[in-house]
Amino acid sequence: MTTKDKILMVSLKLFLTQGYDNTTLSMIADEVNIKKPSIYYHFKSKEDLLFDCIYLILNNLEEQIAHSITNSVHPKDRLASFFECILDFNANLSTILEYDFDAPVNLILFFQMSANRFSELSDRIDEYYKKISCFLKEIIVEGQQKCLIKDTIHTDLTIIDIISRIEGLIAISFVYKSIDMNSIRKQLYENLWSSLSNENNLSAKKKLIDYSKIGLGRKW
Amino acid sequence: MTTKDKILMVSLKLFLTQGYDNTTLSMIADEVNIKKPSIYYHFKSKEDLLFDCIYLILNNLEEQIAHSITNSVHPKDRLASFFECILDFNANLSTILEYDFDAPVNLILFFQMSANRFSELSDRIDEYYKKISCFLKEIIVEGQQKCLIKDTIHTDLTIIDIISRIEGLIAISFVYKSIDMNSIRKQLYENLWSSLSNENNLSAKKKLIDYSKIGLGRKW
DNA sequence: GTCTATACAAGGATAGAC
DNA sequence: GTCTATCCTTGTATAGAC
Repeated sequence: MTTKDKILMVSLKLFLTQGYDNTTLSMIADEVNIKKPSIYYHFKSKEDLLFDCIYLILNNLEEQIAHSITNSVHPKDRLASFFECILDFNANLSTILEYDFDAPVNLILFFQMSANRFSELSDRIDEYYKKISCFLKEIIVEGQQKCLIKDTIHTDLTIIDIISRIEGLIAISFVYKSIDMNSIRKQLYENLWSSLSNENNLSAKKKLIDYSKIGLGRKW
Repeated sequence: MTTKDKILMVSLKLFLTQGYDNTTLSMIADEVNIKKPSIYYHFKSKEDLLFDCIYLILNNLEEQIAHSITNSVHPKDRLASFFECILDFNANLSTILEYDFDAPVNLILFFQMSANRFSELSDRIDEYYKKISCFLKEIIVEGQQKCLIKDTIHTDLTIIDIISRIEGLIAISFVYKSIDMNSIRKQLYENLWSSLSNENNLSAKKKLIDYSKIGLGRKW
């Protein structure tokens, strides 16, 4: 890994865990094991560094989502892949960065803060949302053509509903460390799917869920 | 309004719209029309100011939620009040603060950033989530007793589902300025209710929704 | 490409007059 | 209770040697 890449990875980690303003170039330099001014050889400013971080992460995320949904065929599986992919990406960011750390990460917080501060980033983030909205639209339309998804749903509204559920989950899991996200997300996805699906609710009821396996934190 | 209150309100507004780190005491002083050192007569530090802002907003929010759900009787209405109350509180914060401004606000972002930075605030925010979880639990249990809500749902999981949907919506509406939240939230609430409700889906289908009235942003 | 040294600005905070 | 003046620290950024 080149120095430039190291700087980028460390910055991303710090921006994500401590926030942009609260991260200083000294902290970055220390963790990369270089001196502060060396950063300026690779990046022209701290802002520049943030921009590159956002581009890096969004490009990767978009790519992974696109890849994950083409791996599945059945609309239900494709939607599940979409759902899982974003949650996984967020949960596994520390290992993705090749800089394992155990601090909780919240992509949404990072995107929102960046979009709110820099209009250039706001545009890029908007683009991301447009892109994932298209993915969802495709899946929904295909599901409707195959009579798996209700015709009565309003597509655009459903898209917002799906995205907001995913983002809400990420936000919540960031605050509630005691929630074992892995054990509940499958069920939450099933709930989502059954609200879209044409399947008879009776058959859904037959699949009895073993709630004893759902290891919610004691807080609840 | 006393000077102390003014400082608190202006700070809250700036923290919410620009972020804590990006807000300086000079900015606050300017907007209150006092000099920077005067702030220190009322608050011992910038951190102190943030803490008071969080307490103020959470106390208010909790009070409003508690009030709104006791105003309704039917579990469906109570849940609707809960849903509406949090969204309204977020949307109307600018007027609540008696300092009208048009910048978008995202309470969740503010809470998460604060909780991530200061453990004392993290505790208070946790308390808030526990409290609203209790409210929801009451409503759900009551709904089940009256046979309005399915017995098959998993209460704790449903609570997370509901909270994350609301928080996700706030997050999304912060990024997508072109979404007309007011026109879609009713429908999103109906979706939520029908996923919990014992009502026959057929009767739900009969209520045809006039989608032409749902003024989604052109972005979608 | 990385370093030392340093400039420059701005932020939080205090002292003490009025 | 509010002000002026000022301190101190830290942050971003640059100049220029190696």
